[in-house]
Amino acid sequence: MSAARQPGKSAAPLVSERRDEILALASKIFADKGYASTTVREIADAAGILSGSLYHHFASKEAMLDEIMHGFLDHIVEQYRGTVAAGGDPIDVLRALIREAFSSLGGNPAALAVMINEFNFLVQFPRFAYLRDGAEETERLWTGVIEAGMRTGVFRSDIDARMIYRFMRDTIWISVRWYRPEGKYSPEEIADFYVAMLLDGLATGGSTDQGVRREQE
Amino acid sequence: MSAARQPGKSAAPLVSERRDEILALASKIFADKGYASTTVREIADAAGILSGSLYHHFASKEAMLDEIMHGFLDHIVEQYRGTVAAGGDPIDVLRALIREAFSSLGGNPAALAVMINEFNFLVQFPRFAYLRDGAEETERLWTGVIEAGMRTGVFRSDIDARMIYRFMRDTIWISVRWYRPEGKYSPEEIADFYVAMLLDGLATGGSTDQGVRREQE
DNA sequence: GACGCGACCAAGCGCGCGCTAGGTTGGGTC
DNA sequence: GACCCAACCTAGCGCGCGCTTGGTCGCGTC
Repeated sequence: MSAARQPGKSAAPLVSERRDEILALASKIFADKGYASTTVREIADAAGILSGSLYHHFASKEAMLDEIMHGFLDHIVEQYRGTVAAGGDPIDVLRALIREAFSSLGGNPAALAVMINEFNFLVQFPRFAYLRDGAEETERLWTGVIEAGMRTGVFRSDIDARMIYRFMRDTIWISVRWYRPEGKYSPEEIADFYVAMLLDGLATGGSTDQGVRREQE
Repeated sequence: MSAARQPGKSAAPLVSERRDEILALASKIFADKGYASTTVREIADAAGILSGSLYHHFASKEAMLDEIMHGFLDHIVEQYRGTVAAGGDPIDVLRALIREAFSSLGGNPAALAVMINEFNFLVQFPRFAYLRDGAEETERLWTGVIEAGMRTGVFRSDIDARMIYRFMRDTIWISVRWYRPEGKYSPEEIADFYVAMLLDGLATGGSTDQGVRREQE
């Protein structure tokens, strides 16, 4: 029961091209069918091996998911940190954050899809508690930029900053459900459309009421 | 093998209070854990009966899901149809559609959650092909309103109407993942915040560039 | 040419799943 | 009091799941 001394003794070698290949295949299947509906036999089939052979590379099906989530989250949070730390006009910082978020579409859409599809379910398990930490740090970073813009007056301040963040986050990330690489627009173009709509709104004239109406229906 | 003549012979009576009760319980569990991760034993436990007894009310686990989805979709599409048919200023029609969509949060959040969580996976199966029909009709209705507004000039027309629709649809529906009935804002208030942000934008001044910038980064 | 090792195969175990078939109960009806 | 029927129980079947164990193969090293 004591831990083995040999570094390579475990059934899960930590680096390997083949390993990355299998993980990419698993991401795609998890994204398409959902984690629970995916069988290890399907993953093995896609990789051209038998299901048991997967366990040479990974300790469990859950470990594959864990690695996908960790990889995605660590990378994107790191990006957000850098962008916010660089500072600048809140409008420009927010624009940069939005572009980074959308660029996940081009980079690793399968991992992004798995993240948004499975987040709510997984976050309740101790093993995946780090998902909550990452989500909270992201929320702090983005909300901080929005609030900074409210203070300097470039953003309207009659709407809750956290709600604005949620609207943005959801709109951006869930676009992975309809985005197609072969489609009409690139992630960068979609990001610019979104920024344009977010900042200046859909309406053209001053015909709509500024400020939120709070009366009951 | 010939069809039984008696109307109540089938294992699935079509109306029953108990049936509705069980279906509501199933919706909640499906929403929390995902359809695939939910077992019939869990549903039965929640209802205080044994798993086999579920099959007195429903033909299968899939049939429960089917009924939840159909009930939700039929109702909401019917609403959209009526609102669009009533006509009016595109801004007002769009506002009404958005409020109706958000009001699903208060009405049947579990069914809404199941819908957005399972849609992409289920739509590929013949049994759930009607989901695509409902989604397409909804898209036609909403997009039609947006395009009408573009023609009359109340909406900006430099962004693809279908993309605007997608941004809106996903943002509204996925709010079920963070909306809490006991929270700070009601679905109606959230809807008004969203409409305000959507129509007039987040920026206060004329400092941002109107129109979409298309240069590469 | 013996050895180590990463990659995979062969075979199958045990568990929990969706679902089934027949039986029991208790309130309602005539 | 005989009958009906919705609601639920009892008991368990068969399948496919994640995962395990021991073995095979081929390449690189000395």
